Formats: sequence, C-alpha cells, structure tokens
Amino acid sequence: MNELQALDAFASLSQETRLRIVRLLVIAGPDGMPAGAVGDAMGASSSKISFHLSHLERAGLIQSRREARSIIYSAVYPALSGLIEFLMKDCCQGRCDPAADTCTQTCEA
Amino acid sequence: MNELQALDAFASLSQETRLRIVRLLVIAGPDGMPAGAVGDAMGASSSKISFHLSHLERAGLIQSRREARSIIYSAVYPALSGLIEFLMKDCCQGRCDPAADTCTQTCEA
DNA sequence: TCAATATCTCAAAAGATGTTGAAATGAGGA
DNA sequence: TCCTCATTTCAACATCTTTTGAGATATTGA
Repeated sequence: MNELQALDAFASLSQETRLRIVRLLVIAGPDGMPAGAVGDAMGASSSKISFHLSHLERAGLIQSRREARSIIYSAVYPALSGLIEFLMKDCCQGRCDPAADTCTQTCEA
Repeated sequence: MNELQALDAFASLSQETRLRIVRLLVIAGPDGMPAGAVGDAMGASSSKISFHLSHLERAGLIQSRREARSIIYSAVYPALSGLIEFLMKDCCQGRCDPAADTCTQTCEA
C-alpha cells in the first residue's frame, strides 16, 4: 500500500453511495453479489451504480467476475484492512506495536 | 462512529496534504506538533495548512491545544482505528471475528 | 438470428472542493 | 502600549467529481 493507492482508496470511501456499496459487499461476504442486486439495494440507476462500482474496483477495494449474464462484485478484504495499517505505520516513531493492536492504548497513555 | 462521521473522515484522508499531515502526526505521537512545524514539513503556505488542519479537526481525526503562541495538533488515535471497525462491521454476516482480526483470513478462505 | 436481460460508456450539466494572496485575530515580550 | 510572531479567515478563482439520460455492448435462450 503506497500513498497513491491509499489516497485513491480513501477517495473511494468518501462518497455515500460507494461507502454503502463497500459495507454491503463486506457483509455479503466473499461470494459477493451481482451489480443489479447492488443497484436494487441502493435504489440507484444502473449508470450511477456502474460508475461507483468501477471507481471502487479501480481503487482495488472490490473485485468482479462474470457469471452468466451478471457481473458479481465482492470486497477485497486485505485492501480494506491495509488502509489502517498504512495510517498507523511508524505510529509514535515505532515506540508502540500496531501489529499487536496495542498502538492506540500506548499512544493514548 | 456513524456513516456521516465515516464519510467525513474518509473525505479528510482522501487529500494528499491532509493524508500526509495525519501520517506526520501519527508518527509524532500524542505530544503532537505546532501548526507551523506541520507547515514547514509540508512546504505549504500557512493558509493552506490552516485550511487542512481545520478540515481534519472538524472530522475528529486530529485535535488541537494552545501552548503559548503556538497551536499544537495531535492525532486522535481511536478515530483512526474506528474507521476500519466501521468498514468491517458485520463482515460476512457476522460469521467471522473482526475483533480477533481473523476476519480477513476467514473471508478470504 | 432475434429478442430479452444485464451492465457499461459517454458527454453535458450541476455540484463540491482546493488554492491563492491579502487582511484579520490573538498571544507574548520589550 | 506597541511590535512581532503564529495562526486563521475570507472571497475569488480554478479544478475535480458526481449525476443524468441516451445509447452501446455482451450474454443467453428461443
């Protein structure tokens, strides 16, 4: 995860429809769901959903596969969890341990 | 952490200067650093830095305190780590365990 | 091959965000 | 009090992003 990827990922998540799509796909699990079902859940036009799904896929937060007539989208979990690692990298000049998730407590103290 | 707070936080982190400020303050640790020092590190004008610091503070990702003539900014660690929790909440319909950080592996499998 | 379904692409308009430089504020020291 | 340093505010401008609606593309089954 470099700075450009992180910027792209955060920009993707800063839009209401896209944030909802990601949460929907995180909840849906690895099997994902078709673009049309995402659109129905959002109550948005197909072009709008397509625009946002493309945005998220370009940013690497979701992935797609074709299955018959449908295109199935699913969350890319490592990309999501990688974001907080990028943010917390070198936290407190390395005096705390982000891997053990003690970073927050250590830094807060 | 609700949806509006998350959207605001992600929007804050989707801008190059602001992402760099947050990373700088995360590395600086709980003592933080003065606005001027942040500006020097970024090589940006004072009005630009002030604009972005305000943005980040309004979003709850950093906090400030006055110390003599300087205003010292520091990272709000729980707000940062809360973002990934918001994203991963109800992951795989609750079939995996985000608290134990096994979510990624479980969902990937 | 034709019709139906699912999704994507495109350009124009509308809306949101970031940058700039000058001026204002607020705190501390002479 | 007056001057200086540190930071914020403001308005105008430039840039980027999102929405809309129409049309294009791809896949399947009859």
